[in-house]
Amino acid sequence: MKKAAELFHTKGYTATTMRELAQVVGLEASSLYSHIKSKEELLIHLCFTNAKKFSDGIEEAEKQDSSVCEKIEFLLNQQIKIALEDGTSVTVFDDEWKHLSEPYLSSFLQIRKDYQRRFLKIITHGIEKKELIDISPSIIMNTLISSIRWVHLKPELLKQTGMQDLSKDISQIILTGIKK
Amino acid sequence: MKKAAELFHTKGYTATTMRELAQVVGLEASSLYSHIKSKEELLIHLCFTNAKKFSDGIEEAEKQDSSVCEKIEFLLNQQIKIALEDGTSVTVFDDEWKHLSEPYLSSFLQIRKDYQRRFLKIITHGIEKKELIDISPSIIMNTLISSIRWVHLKPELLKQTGMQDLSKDISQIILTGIKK
DNA sequence: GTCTATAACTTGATAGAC
DNA sequence: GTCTATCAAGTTATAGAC
Repeated sequence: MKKAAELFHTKGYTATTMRELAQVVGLEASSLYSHIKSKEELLIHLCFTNAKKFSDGIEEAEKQDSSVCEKIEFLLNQQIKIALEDGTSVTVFDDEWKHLSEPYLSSFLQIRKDYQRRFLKIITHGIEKKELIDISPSIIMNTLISSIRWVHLKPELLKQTGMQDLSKDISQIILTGIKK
Repeated sequence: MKKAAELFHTKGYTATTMRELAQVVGLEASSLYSHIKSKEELLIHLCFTNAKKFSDGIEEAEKQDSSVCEKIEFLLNQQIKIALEDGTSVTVFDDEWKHLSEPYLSSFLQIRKDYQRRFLKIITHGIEKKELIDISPSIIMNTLISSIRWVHLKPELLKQTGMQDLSKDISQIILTGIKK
C-alpha cells in the first residue's frame, strides 16, 4: 500500500502499471491479485483514508472551545502534520481522486464538499465575530487550504526546519494575513 | 490545442486518449496526425507555453524599479491573471508536466528551477532590506506560489468577484502575512 | 501465495484509398 | 485532410499448475 502510494505519487495513478507495482514489492503482477482485488482498490483506500483524516480534523476543531483563529491554526497544524507524515499519500488524495469510478467518485466529492462546508462555516463565524478580515470566506478558505499544498513535496525542509517550526512559520504567514 | 488542454485538465494526460480528443474536435483519431506529430507534442506545447509566461513575468518583476513588496504583488497579480485567462492550461502546467519524456522533462525542470531561484532572490533581498519578515525564503516562496494554486479551478468566483478584486483580496492576505 | 501463460481489451500511431 | 483498417505494444485481470 505504501509502495502503491509512492508510485501513484511519482508517476500518477493511470501511468502506474500493475507490473511496476509488482516489481517494487518483488512479485509478478498476477501475484498481487492474491492481496488486492483490483488496481482501483488501492486508489480507493488511499483517497478515503486521507479523506477521513481530514474529516476527523475538522470535527475536532469544531468541538474545541477556542477562538476561530485558534481553530484555524489547529487545522493548519494538523494538515501539515498529515502531509509530512505521509506525503505520497497526500498527493494521491489531492491529485489522483479524479480517477475514482462511480460510486466512489461521488462519495469522495461529497465528503470533500462537506469538509469545505464546515471549514467555510468556521471562517464565516470568524468574520462575524470580527476576528477575521472581511474578505469572501471562499477566497480565504481556498487560499488557506492551498497555501500548505506544497509541504508534502519538500520532505527535506522538514529535516532542516523541524515540523514544529515549519508549522509555526506557515501559520504565522497565513494567520497574520487574515486576522483583523 | 484548447480542447486538448481541457481534456488533460479534467482527465489527466495519461487517461486522455487520442480517440477522445478526436471526438471532441469532430474527427477520427487518425486524422489528428495530420495536424500534430504525437500526443506528447500537445503536452510539450502546453507545458512550455506556460513556463514561458511565468519566466517572462519574473523577468519583468526583476526589471521594475520598485519595492520588493510591489514586485511580489505584481507577480501574484500576473499569475492570477494567467490562471483566470486559461485555467485548463495551468492545470496541465502544474500537474501533468511529469509525463514529459526526456529531454523535455529535464528542460522543463531546469526552467522551473531557474524561475524559483529568481523568485527566491527577490524574497531574500526583501528580508535583507527588512521589508519582509525573517522566515526561511523557501517557506515564503512555496507558500506564496501555492496560495494561488486554486484560482484556475474556480472560474465562477471570477464572475462573482471580478479579477481585480479577487487579485487584490488574495494579495492582501498573503502580503500582510509576510510584510514586516 | 506465487508462478507462467494467456485472455480480452485499449493504447498511440501508421498505411493507403479517396 | 479525412477516412477505414490495422498494427504492435501494452493494459488489467484471470486460469490453473505447483
